[in-house]
Amino acid sequence: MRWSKTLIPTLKEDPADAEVISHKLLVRAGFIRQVSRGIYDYFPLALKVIRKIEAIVREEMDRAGAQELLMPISSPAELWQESGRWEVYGKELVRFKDRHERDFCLGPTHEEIITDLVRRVVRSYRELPFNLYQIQTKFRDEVRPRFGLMRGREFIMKDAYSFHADLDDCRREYENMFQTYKRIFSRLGLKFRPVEADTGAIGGSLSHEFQVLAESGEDAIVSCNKCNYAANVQKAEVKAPRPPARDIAEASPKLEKVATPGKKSVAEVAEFLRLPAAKFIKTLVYKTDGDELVAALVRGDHEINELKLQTALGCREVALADEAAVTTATRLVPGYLGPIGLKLRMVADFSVQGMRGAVTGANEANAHFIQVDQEHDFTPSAFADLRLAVAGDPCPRCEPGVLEAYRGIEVGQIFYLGTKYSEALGATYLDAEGRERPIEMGCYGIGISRLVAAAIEQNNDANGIIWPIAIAPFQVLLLPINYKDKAIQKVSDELYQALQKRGVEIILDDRDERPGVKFKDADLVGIPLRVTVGAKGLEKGFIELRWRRDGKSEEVPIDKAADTLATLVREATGA
RNA sequence: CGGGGCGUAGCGCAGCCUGGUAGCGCACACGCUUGGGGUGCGUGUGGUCAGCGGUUCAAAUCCGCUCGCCCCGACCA
Repeated sequence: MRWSKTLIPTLKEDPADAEVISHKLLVRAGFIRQVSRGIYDYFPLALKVIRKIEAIVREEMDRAGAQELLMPISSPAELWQESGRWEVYGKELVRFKDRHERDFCLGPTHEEIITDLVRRVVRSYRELPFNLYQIQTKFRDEVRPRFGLMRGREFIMKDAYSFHADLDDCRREYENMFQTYKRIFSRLGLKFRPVEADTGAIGGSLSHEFQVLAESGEDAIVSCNKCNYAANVQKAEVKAPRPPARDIAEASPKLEKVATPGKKSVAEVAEFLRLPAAKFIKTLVYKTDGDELVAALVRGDHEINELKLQTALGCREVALADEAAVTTATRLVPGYLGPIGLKLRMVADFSVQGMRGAVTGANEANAHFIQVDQEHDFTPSAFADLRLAVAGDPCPRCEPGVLEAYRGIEVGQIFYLGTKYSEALGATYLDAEGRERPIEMGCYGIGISRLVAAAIEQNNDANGIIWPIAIAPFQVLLLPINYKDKAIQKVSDELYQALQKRGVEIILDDRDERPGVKFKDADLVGIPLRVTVGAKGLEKGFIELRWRRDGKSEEVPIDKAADTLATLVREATGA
């Protein structure tokens, strides 16, 4: 490819609307432009990267025994009504009517469509199992799209769905996909980590996310420094601590009420009373999907994990109650709430169990209790794991291990789905005994376009992108210092053709630009290997070869250049 | 949806407070110059000042409404 014939609109300055590095660089280096919020044009270079990622994903999915198909991007409301998600999904699901006033939506994911497909085709256990996947544009009307390709509304995704006669076989495929995903992300050249994940709105009971490690990641993850336990903090378990031992003979200091005028938050009261946050018990009032108000108690220095609270309460949804609801129920504004004398169902985090000398709200304005003794002063209806895991927590799986915290970009997730969709849509098969049974399902996603951003978040420097060679738009950039110079042009053109003949993916910067401009663009666009052809080198019969990643360079005789480069590329791509 | 910010040439920005001929840098075109890290000089092209409405002799500037975009929060396979 010739640079002069390729649309690569590079920019000298960062775009004003970009925040994260991958977004800035993708726009600056001429890969993408925004069309509307969360919706982008993919320019030729970006499409090349996407195609390369897709190719690796296809190869590995096919190798794992999955089959590619393609489903429609729009689907009729009826399928979504059958699964119940037409109501549940909310505004994220973009809906529209056709000319006959029939309801449709754009697919944010395809469980319904594929389950419908399968129920119309599969009759017998003999036809199972199989795994179907597609690579396709999805649309989700995200509340807040952001960070360029990291969280778009329209994005490219590989989604796979597997179908099985029984749970064991589904588990086998889950493991198969787990290993496949590890191969895929390794081949892409990314540092990643599989972590245990919450199953979210999609349902199911077993799930892993594949997280590309990056500071700018939206997800917080923790992992053990001793064993291989790793989890999204949404999911990460916190080991129940042993309640502190106590001397029965020892008399409890007496509960005491103190004035805390105007001090509401833990931080404010802690400063006012000169006590550490860990001595506090936070009382948070939540509203359940059953419209019940419930109090959740966690230690002052901990954050509540609403998913765990849901599990502990056995409900599908919880939301912090608004002030009005709290006031109506307790005659108080939040800030002075406490468990003592509170007339609500209370659940407490394990860490609250047996706390002594604690501080809580006094359930009256401008006052708190100190010297609270949990065992003596109040009894929650249950103790449970309610808080977010943090760095430093003991590992829930091994003894000496301690959790460390990272940030990650979720680029893949695998789920065991069970029979949620097959039962809702009636996707069944006849087993060997002739009994009708719902099909067991798994589902496996990879965010293709998000991977483009994730790769850059992990591979960049002050000058621009540094593509892993496996997904670089080109493997080699040929940079003639002055393409108008006949001698330079001749050597460049011959090398260009020789490399193409050897199967090297190459772009020739044949523009009539100053060398500085070309070097800057070369760094910005991030092609792994740069070959410079200039008058100085030609005099000695050499070209210069330079790696984008570490800046290491060497001089290569012109007549050996094509073979040397082809070999280097082959080695670097592991081919 | 709540809070904050922004919208002026292709890009990045000033001008707005205090109303009076729309500016700067980059990019672009042309000429000369230069040719191993965004050359230098000169000449030039390009603007419904987001849109609609209002105030005024006069609006990029003041007021109202609408739209778009960004950030934080709530939310999220």
